[in-house]
Amino acid sequence: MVVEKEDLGLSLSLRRFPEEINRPSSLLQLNLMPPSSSFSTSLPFNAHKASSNWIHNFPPSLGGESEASRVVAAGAETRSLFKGIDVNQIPSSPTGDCCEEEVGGVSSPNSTISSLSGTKRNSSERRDINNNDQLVALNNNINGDHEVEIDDRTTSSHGIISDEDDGDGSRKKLRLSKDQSAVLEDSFKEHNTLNPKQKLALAKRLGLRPRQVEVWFQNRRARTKLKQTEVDCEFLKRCCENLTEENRRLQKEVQELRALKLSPQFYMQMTPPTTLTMCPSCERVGPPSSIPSTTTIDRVRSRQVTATAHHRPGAAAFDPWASARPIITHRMFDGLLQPRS
DNA sequence: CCAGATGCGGCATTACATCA
DNA sequence: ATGATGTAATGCCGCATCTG
Repeated sequence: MVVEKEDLGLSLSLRRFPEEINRPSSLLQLNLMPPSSSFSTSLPFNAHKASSNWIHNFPPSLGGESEASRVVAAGAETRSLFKGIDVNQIPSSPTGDCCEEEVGGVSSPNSTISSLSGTKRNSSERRDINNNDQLVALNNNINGDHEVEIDDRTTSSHGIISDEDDGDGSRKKLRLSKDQSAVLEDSFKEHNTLNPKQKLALAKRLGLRPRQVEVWFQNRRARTKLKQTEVDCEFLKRCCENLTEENRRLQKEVQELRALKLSPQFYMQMTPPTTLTMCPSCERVGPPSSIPSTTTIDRVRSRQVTATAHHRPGAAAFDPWASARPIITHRMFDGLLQPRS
């Protein structure tokens, strides 16, 4: 697998904790988001529509012209694998027929058409039919001239459908070659869903069944989402830790205050505020915020300030989410804020 | 307008290949 | 040999769209 885990296309920026928060370099950034702005693993979207806007641009340029290709870290390395692959050239079938014309005439080795009783088929069976697995036969026959370099050590197990894979009903797992994975990965970076034409073209290019391409994209989306979920969980975990810490601190403070309350000197030591300020919003009165807060008692005074300071811009009220909130959370809603094109 | 068919993606799960 | 891991593949479901 040429694609590393870190190359899943997700992005994350996690702020570190309060002691580091003021340092500009304290942003912990993980690149876990796909470059496509229309993509959000946290938000379901109509992939039919989402994929339709690149139909005219498909196949994605593998020569480095596309914007998305430039931004991916592994792009250069990946693209180098595609030398000699003419994405616009459809491999010619031995029969010279177009794939669409093949659809009706050739049966898929894995197709269950012949076993159907005429009642409603399950989705997989429908896909086998609808996704033109009949093209498989075509692709099976073009192994000799497909353009992706195949590791000859395991050619039959690298996604190229060979005759021995057919018909026995066994669930042979085909390992995609590095080049095939790279091409799929690059396509995924362009868009994470495929329309039928794109799927067919990609399948034909790679010598795979359309169903295999479809499954690869499905699994790839699942991996991306899983990665995003892990990121979200990490974020929530940090929030929980912050809240726990704040709760512990407040509990301790309450204990201190209760202990002081028992002492009559507590009230004697409290100096009345010289000036009172009133919040224009809630009209609460509080002491001036310039009082230095070092002791617990001082914090008692200043807490009133904090309680009213939330109405003033720049108020430093406690925000348990702030120190753990990754920038990713903003991007998670990009799909809601940006109209889909 | 409506019911059924179709096509697709999401999701959970299985099964297999690979590796330490 | 074996368990862990990664991932291709399967089955089912929901939703949107098409069609008669």
